[in-house]
This record gives sequence, C-alpha cells and structure tokens, in this order.
Amino acid sequence: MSTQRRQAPTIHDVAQAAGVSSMTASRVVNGYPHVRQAVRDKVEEAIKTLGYRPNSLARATRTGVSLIGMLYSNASSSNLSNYLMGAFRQASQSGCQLLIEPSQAHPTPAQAVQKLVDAGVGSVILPPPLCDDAAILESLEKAGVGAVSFATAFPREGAPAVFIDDFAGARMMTRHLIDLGHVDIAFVRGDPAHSTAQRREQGFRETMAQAGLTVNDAYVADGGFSYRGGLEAARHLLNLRRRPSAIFAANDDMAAAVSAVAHGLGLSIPADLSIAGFDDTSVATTVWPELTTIRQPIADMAASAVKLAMDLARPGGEPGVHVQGELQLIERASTAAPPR
Amino acid sequence: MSTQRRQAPTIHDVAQAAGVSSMTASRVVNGYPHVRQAVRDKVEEAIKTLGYRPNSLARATRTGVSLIGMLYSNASSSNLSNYLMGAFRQASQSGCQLLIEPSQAHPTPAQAVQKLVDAGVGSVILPPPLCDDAAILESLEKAGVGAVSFATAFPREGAPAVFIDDFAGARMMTRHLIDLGHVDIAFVRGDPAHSTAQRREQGFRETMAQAGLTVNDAYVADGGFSYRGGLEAARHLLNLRRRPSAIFAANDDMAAAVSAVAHGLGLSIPADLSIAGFDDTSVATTVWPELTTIRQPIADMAASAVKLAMDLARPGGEPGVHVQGELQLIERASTAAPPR
DNA sequence: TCTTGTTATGATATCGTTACCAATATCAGG
DNA sequence: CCTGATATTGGTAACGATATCATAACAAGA
Repeated sequence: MSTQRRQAPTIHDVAQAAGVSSMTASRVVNGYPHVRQAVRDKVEEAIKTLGYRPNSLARATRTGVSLIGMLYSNASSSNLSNYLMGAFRQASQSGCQLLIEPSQAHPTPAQAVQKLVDAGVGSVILPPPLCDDAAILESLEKAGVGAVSFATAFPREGAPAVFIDDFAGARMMTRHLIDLGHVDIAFVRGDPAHSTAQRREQGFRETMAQAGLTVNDAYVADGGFSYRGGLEAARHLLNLRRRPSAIFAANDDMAAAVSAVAHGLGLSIPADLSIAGFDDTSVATTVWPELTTIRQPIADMAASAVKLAMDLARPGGEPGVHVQGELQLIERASTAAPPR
Repeated sequence: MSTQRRQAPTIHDVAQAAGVSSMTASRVVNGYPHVRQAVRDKVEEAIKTLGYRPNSLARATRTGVSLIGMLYSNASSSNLSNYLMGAFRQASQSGCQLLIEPSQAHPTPAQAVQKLVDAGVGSVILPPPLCDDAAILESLEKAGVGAVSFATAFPREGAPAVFIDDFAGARMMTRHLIDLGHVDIAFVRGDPAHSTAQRREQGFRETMAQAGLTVNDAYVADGGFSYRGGLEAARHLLNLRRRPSAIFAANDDMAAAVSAVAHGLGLSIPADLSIAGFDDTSVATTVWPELTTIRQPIADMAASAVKLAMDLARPGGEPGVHVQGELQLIERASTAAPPR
C-alpha cells in the first residue's frame, strides 16, 4: 500500500540521469539541432527510463503564453465535442489557454467577439458563419487581433484558415450514389447563409451534370441545416409523384430527419430509399439504420486551428497558412442499390 | 493600425502601480487575509486600471501542476460537449492539465484506466458505468490514484463524487405528468447496468404509487438508453390495445425515438401523446416538438469534478466530498394534458 | 517598560522550463 | 601548427506566480 505520491520527473532528473546539462536535455526534447547523436540517444533513453513528460505549463511560462479565443455556435452541436477535444488537446500540448465563448449567448456575434478581445486574447478562432462575416473580421483587424477561419468554404487568400473541400465531399457522396445505380437523386440544401451549404450544393449539381443526370428543381429542397427543416424537406420530397430513390442531405441532422419521415411513411431503408448525410456527427450512428456520410476530421482541424492561432498571436508569426482536412466517405447501412 | 501587441500586465506591474510588493498584490488577488483594507483597495484599483488577469499557467507551476485523467464513454455523447466544456473551463482556471481518454477505444475499461495511470495522472474522473465498477476502483487504489465518481446514482461514502438525485428527477417528471392529468403513463427504462437507470425507474414507480396509480408491467419497456432501443420500446408501447397517454423515457435519446415512432403512427404530439425525456441534451431541442425534460447542470458538475480531482491529487487533499447538481424541469412542447 | 502575540508587509527562494550568451570542442584550409 | 568558422555544450537568468520565512508595526497584558 504505497500511499507515496511519486513526483513526476523533471528535465533536470533526465539531465542528471543522462549525465548532461538540463539545457542539452531540453534541446533533445525539443528536437533542436546541435546535439551529437550519441548524446541525443543517451538523453532519449533517460527520458524513456524515467518516463519523463515535459511540463507544458512550465514551458509556456518561459516561451510566452498566449490566450486564444474560441467561439462556438451550437448550431453544429453534434460536432462540438470533437471540436473541443481537438482544440484542448492541442492547447494543452502547446501550453496555451483557450477562452471559449458561445456566440449565441450574446445578442449579436460581434459582442461575443468583443468580449474575447476585451479579455485580452492574442487571436481568435471563428467557426461559420462568423468566419465569413466581413464586419467582424474588420473589427478584429482594428483591434489588432488575428483571426483563424474554421470550416469556411471560402478561405480568404493570405488569411489563416482551416477547412475542408465541401465541394469535393459532395462530389464523393453524389458519385457514390450514382455508382450504386441511382438516377433519381434528391438533395436537401443547408442554410444558404453558410458558405459550406453553397459549395455542397454545387458539388452535388456538377457531379450529377457530369454523369449526364438532370437535377429536377423539385428534387432540391431547403432544410436549413436543422432537423426540423429536414423534416419538412423530407415530407415534400417523399410525397412527390415520382419519389426519388435516394436523398442526399447536406448534413447528418437533416438526413436523420429524412430517415424519420421515411420510417413514418413505412418505407424501408435502404431497400426503398437510400439516405446519405454529411459530417459524420453522432446522430449518424444514433439513427437506425446508421447513415452513410462524409467524415471530416474535426478534432484534427480544431487542433490545427489552435496551432495557427498561436502562430498568429506570436510577434513573428507567419500568417496566411491554409490547412485542409481530409475527407472520407463512410459507408454505412443507409445506402444501397435502388429498388428495381 | 496599431500592430503593437500589448504585453499582458503581470502581478509585478500591478504591485508597482499600487506601490506594494508583488507578494501583497498576490495576496489580494487570492483573497488571503492579513492585508489592510486601504492597501487592498489600492491593489484592486491597479488591477482594474491595468486590466490584469492572473496567468494561471504560471500560477500552476508554483502551486504544483496536476495532470488529471478523464475518461468518457460516448454513450451519453450528446452530453459530452457540455461535460468537456465544464471540465476544460475549470482546468484552465485552476491551471491543471486534462488527459482525456475515450474508454471505448480500449478492449476493456480497465485498460483505459491503466493508460491514464501510466501517463502519470494524479487522479481520475470516472463517468458511469465505470464509477460503479469495483474492480476498477480497487486497481486505482492500488496504484495510489484517487478517483472522482461522476454522475453515479450511488455515491460511495467517503469517496469524492459529483452526481444528481436521479430519483428526485424522475419524481419531478412523473409528478408533472400526473399533474397534467395523465393516468396511463408508460416508462422506458435505461440500461440496468447504469446505476442511474435504476434510480430513475424507482423514482417513477414510487411517485406513481404515491399518487395511487398502478404501473402495469406492460407499461414499462426496456430501451437500454439508446435511440435504437427506444425505437423498439416505443413500438411495443404504442401498439398496446390500451395505449398510454404519456411516455416518460429515462433519457432524451429514447424519448426522441418515441417521438419518431409516434410520428410514424400518425400520432400528434402532444395532443395524442405526451413525451418526456431526461438529461436535456441537444436532441431534446433537435426533435420536433421539443422535449419536456429534466436538465442537469452537466458543465458545472464537470467543473466540480475537476476541482475535486485536483484536491484529491494534492498531498493534503481532503477526500470524501460530495457535490450534488441541481435539477430543473424544463417544460417544452412535448407534454400537455391527455386527450379526453 | 518589557514581554507576548497578532496583524501586515516585504525579501528571497523556488516551481520546471527555455532564452541567451559564453565556453569549449572540432574541423577545414592555409 | 595556427586561424577562423562552426558544432556542441553548459551556466545563468529569466518567465509569472506563490511558499516560506523574516521583519515591522501595533496592541494588550504583566
């Protein structure tokens, strides 16, 4: 029964064990040059033996802390936890503090941004639709606070941004449905205020066109990215005289709504109707059958955003970096070949 | 266009501005006694003038950092973001690092716990069902790592825990339905492996009994806390010869499933059927109509858990503290008086 | 007046880390 | 063998905050 709380080893312990100065050990830990391979090996062995883990807080005090502001809108709330996970993991690694502010807790998004600025953040991370809001970007520039755009479909040249290729994602999914043999494919649009909604629709339309398929106007319904909007869109689409054999919704919430309506009409999924979503949020695996969807690496993207934000806050930071997340088509049980 | 990055003021700046030593300033900041009111005022004014904000990272280096392990199971994934938000907010305030580990990423929960221990955490936060697992608790004790139980329905005496009164919550909701005039009230049970599921069922049953209402066995269905399980439970309940006029599901996911099935059967909510959930997760406001449910202050509870975990990791920490979250009945559009 | 005790303040050391600079080792070219 | 450049190391001083101890001030009791 060892109640002994073992003290975490410090870099000095490592240095002593390896028989070098703590400075040299620090250099090894941080991968700096000008350390002989032999010494490097010794230090690395000591690190492994002692189980040393750098204390990122102490490191941050020396390197200079940054306070980074992060907004979130609970619109994409299913993705929120991944967003937070990735951001905080990176923040803890880089030793910066994150100040999180729900944008919908303020009358206007501008006020949420102002609150962060007043708190003294060095830079902020803006999710959609704020990252496409010219007024907000301008007020930030005036305050001398840099902004990293997160998940915008139109990253600005010369400004740091983390995003995915919504167009390509929509293409992948449309392609998938076409390859399964579908011809009558309907689309549920997102909120046009979000740049991503536009790109996803373009991706759908162009892929259909390239495959020589026409997109009937009645086959494109507005869902506003919400479950409720998805319900109405689904009611419209599934009551058409010529019912589509597949419905591609611009996000998972709407796809889930389509699924609910389809069940209500006694349709069997995917035998009677294929349903595809986008985002791979938790609802994609909550509903039954689980949704075929496009996964974005939200956590990694959030981590990248924090990294960019830190660079931005640093005096010598190099702005204008773009990071693109890799998309992946996740095939689950909600899509199949159309009924004969 | 001031590109000048203002340096954040330190406690020394404050001290100088107030004409005292940094130690005295620190005492004021931390609310320690033994500072004259006049001096306290002077320092506080300096803090306000300079806009000083304590650097919690630097503070933590001196006070002793703790690395706190946090497990999560994506079972309650809708609550995950709130859980993370609260925990991270507190961690950043207290200057501790959080190491988060998804328990389902490991073959057994015990291995997830072991990974945290190996990483050198000072204590861990255990959500259900891990917090009720005797084997895990024992192995932690052997390793000398304290555990804070999160959201268990049976907090152990003498062990730190953060929880809600599931029993009382279920009572509140059952009472609400009875007060609306419902008599034929059905219940969708959660996963019996979770202690909270049992307590919620007890709360339902006892309140019914106290109101002189009988609970028909056919009116209690198993839903396993999942959407899918909720679907089956709802199909069973809504196809009974004598259909209940209200269904109380032990969590929101299952309530959402009930809602979906009810829509499918052409029932109007709440005119034909009242539906109640528990947890107030994001699905409660995603489905239509929005769910009447019981809100738990998950974020605050997570923050408390982090605080307890830090106390636990500190040598002189006082264990055995219990923190209970306040419940609140959120009345939305899914409940109303029963049809005549 | 002289303890004695309590309250109020400051000086200094320290946390774990890295920045900065000085010191030494090594090597190429003459 | 020397010269200067470059690679490799260590010493020291920070970073921002607090713990600890010492000191100063003041009041109450002997």
